[in-house]
Amino acid sequence: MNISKVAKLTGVSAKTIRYYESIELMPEPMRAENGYRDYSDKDVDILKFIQSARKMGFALKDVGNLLQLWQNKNRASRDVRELAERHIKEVENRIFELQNIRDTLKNLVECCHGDDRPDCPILNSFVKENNCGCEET
Amino acid sequence: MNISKVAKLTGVSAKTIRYYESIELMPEPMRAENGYRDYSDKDVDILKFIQSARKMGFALKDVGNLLQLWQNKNRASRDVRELAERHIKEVENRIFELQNIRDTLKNLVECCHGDDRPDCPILNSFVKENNCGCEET
DNA sequence: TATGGTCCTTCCAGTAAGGGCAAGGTCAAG
DNA sequence: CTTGACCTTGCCCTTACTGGAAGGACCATA
Repeated sequence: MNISKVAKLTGVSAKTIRYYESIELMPEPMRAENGYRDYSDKDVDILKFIQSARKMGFALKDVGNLLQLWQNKNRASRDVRELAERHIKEVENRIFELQNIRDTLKNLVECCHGDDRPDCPILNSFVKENNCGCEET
Repeated sequence: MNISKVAKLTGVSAKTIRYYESIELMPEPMRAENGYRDYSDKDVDILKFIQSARKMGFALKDVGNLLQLWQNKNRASRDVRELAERHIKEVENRIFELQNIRDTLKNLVECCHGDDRPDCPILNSFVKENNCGCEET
């Protein structure tokens, strides 16, 4: 199977597949006589695994660890779970930060006339200590 | 005012201040006789503005636009508001994605024994079509 | 057989937003 | 006079890729 077929099967671009190989996340595939990469079904499974883990927001470093665990039949599910739990915490922290940003910006946008006039509580908020310039004007 | 003082005043590291200057986000400050950067109060205000906008999650490119608007006394608050609204949408999309990830992972973690045994629905989910391996085992 | 178009290969460079480190100049204190 | 704490520039490292150039390979058609 050549690289573009694998790309279609997995949804990972050829460029990215080569990149994963270069950082040794993927094993090196066989080579056809013409030098083209020649992938097996197992390679495709590995790539699908990587892609799934990426979609769950795991960093490539974590994906590498998950891949190790996946291929180690003596793994402890505890290790996988701990990795996932750490990741969940990071995701939740990020959600929290983004929600704060969203709430603050929504307040500011509501206060902003949004017309031809220059006065703008959004810009004001970047200068002053308080977060929302609503009470003035 | 030398760079480390400005760094303390604004919470932006000296390194980052120089970086902002290099990408022309900040104007070049005066130089003292010894070649050291010498910042004015206005420079500090600009940096504080940048820092505030960064804390709201705006990309440096957007921060540049906001800075232009801030310094243009003939600006229309509409332009600022539109920029902010676009950003809010991006933030909300990101929140949504992260919530999906969190929910999926939480389900998987709940299903995982998390002990010495290798069987793990989290890993399974990365291989199979369904998102949660809960129903099996 | 020439030609064109589409694949494949490698390597180089760039992105965002800085961090780290090195080599060298400066300054103030003891 | 020396030590430590600043400052300067410059270059590489990070994450997770993407784009492009230059050069082979393969296939169909005129």
